Amino acid sequence: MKFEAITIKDIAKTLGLSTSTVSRALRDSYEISPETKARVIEYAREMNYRPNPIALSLKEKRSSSIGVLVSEIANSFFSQAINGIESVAQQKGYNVVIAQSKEDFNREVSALQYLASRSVDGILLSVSSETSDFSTINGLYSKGMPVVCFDRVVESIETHKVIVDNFMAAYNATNHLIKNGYKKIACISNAALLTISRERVEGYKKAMADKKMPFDEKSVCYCPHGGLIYEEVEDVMNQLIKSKNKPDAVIACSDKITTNIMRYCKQKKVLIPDKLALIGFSNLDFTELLSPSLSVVRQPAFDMGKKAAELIITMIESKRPVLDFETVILPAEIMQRASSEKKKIAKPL
Amino acid sequence: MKFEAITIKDIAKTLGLSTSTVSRALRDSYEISPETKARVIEYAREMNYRPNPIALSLKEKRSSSIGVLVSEIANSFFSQAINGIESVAQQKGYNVVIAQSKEDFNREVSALQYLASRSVDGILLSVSSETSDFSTINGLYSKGMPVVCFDRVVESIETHKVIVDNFMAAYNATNHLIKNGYKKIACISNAALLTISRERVEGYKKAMADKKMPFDEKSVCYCPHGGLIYEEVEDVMNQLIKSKNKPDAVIACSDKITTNIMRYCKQKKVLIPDKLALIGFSNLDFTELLSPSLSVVRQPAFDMGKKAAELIITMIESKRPVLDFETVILPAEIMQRASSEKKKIAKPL
DNA sequence: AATATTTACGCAAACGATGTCGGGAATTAT
DNA sequence: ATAATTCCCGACATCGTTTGCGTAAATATT
Repeated sequence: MKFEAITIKDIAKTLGLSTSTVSRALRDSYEISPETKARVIEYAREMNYRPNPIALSLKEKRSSSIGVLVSEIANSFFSQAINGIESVAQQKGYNVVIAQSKEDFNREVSALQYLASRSVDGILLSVSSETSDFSTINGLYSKGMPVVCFDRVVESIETHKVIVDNFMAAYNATNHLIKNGYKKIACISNAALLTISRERVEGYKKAMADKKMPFDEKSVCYCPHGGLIYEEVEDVMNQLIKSKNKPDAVIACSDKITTNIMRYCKQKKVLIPDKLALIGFSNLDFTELLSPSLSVVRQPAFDMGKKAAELIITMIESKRPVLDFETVILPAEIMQRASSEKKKIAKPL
Repeated sequence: MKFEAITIKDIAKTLGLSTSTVSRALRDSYEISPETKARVIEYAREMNYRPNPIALSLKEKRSSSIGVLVSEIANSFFSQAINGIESVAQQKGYNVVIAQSKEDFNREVSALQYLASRSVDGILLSVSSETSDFSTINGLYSKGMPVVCFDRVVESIETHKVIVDNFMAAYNATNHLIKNGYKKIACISNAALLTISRERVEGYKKAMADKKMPFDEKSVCYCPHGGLIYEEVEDVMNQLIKSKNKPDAVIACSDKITTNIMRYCKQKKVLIPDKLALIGFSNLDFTELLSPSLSVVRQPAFDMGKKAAELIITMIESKRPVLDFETVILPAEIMQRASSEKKKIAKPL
């Protein structure tokens, strides 16, 4: 089964003109007489002619499409970011091709090669939590493929980056827990390799240090798959709960980790916030509807996507090599809800 | 800024061969001597040569990509379905291009034209809630563009369709409410135009009729934007709550309607399930974490995506026009939780 | 030795659209 | 009446790849 669109050749044949004349008529060239133009345009409209973008891509060496590589689209942060990207892309006449790594290094590499070979004009990248070898993206970038990193950036490549102030976000979230009376605060983070993990953990540590809170190296845990797998969150939680330094609050550093902690607590009947307070990074739309309503660090995903898309398009359309790079740092928002409310002091019996 | 990949021409030039020889060597043609083959293959590997898919598309008149048009990717049902689609597509060597209509007719039309002109080899379509004029998709289809509908189907085109047994799902969900002691059950549905709406409403009506429940035409309400806009849900709920035939339970027929009803009830302090029981279509991952835990009708989104992708690929690869169409009907799953638990009989004071 | 066959490669066309060049016809200038 | 200038339009090359056809040289057959 095949779909054959009408071409400029077909028009030329039926109208008894040459392809060049038709092409010029459609592009409203001054070299074509008004009558011929009218004839061509009318017929093209009638036949619903649309230029074949594949032929154009081949000729122009550009596809007017940008590739987006994220870990998973079924993740509210990324789907919101993609919405932002699309809103800009559409307006500027670009197509968006989406690829997922599912936090898998090999899938990421093949997705990157796929996008490059698919001739996207630029790539918006948020690396997988498994990636420590950046040679593929570096290779592409050094050969001239425009790349903009967002959220999870690649430090080894010098380009535009769009991130959230992860340090401050984690610092403030931790502070919020401290202010609400929690003493033994654990931090469950995404894979240690990720920049966002490092920044968030540092924010957490700084807040703890500033407030002179006792700090145990063991209260910082990492989930190599960013909580995508329930079991890794379960393991970490089991370990924390059973440790002698059992925490009374947790800050979770990714969407999936946050919800999986809630799932865990519900399953193991760990009461939130009474037995364990929780604040987590999340871009879910209805965290206030959860039980208990969830305190979150919310990233401006849509705006991040928009900004990243704008930057990649500037890069693509720049005549000369871009040398001056921008790192856009947006603030995250902390929304305080029941899951981290003021600690109730246990009344002496 | 431009990314220039190595071509067969470059290889031919450096190796002192013709492009045809290089092409044939890479495709392991018998016409090329083993030594030449080895030289070419080695050099191509070294230079990380990849055939330009755009040139191939132009020649082969196919792009090895399929277009997916849904209302919104930031909707768990669709993002799960897309995951299913991608899993099949990747395995069969197809690329997936995603487009969103945002429940807007004009955006849908331009997205369809975009996909067609982008030379996708086939389209997976779930129509927007606004669409009543199907001429664009009909036109494309009649010109030979393979189309498979999923979830929200277009009745006027005869092709493969993948749906859920909406009638039974709604019938069972309504029955579940009746069994749990609810008497005045309202049904809040997506746009009346959609097939899924009609089927679901019919299932609801049939269940009510079978159990001889009093039925009021006014207890069926529609949200033209599928609940994407909070206000439309708010309006409908206000109307229901204020009517003299105030319902004691609601069945919600889309993801967004369901969560927006919860949001409404939380805001207006309408206790679920005591004042109003709720069961809704939803593919959220953590409905059990909501407050109260939410009873849902869950569609097998991933499997629907998989099946739809398989069907479109069969259609694309079929040598002769496909005439025998399949309508795959999958069962939905009802998950009973607190939001629709057995009605408490008010104790007389 | 003369002819037939095989081997190994190059040439050129094609996919759809655009842009450069060039040229014939009509009009205007000399 | 001739030269110059417009005006309109067609031929051709190009983008990267594949493929049918042609062919020189090498080998095989008689």
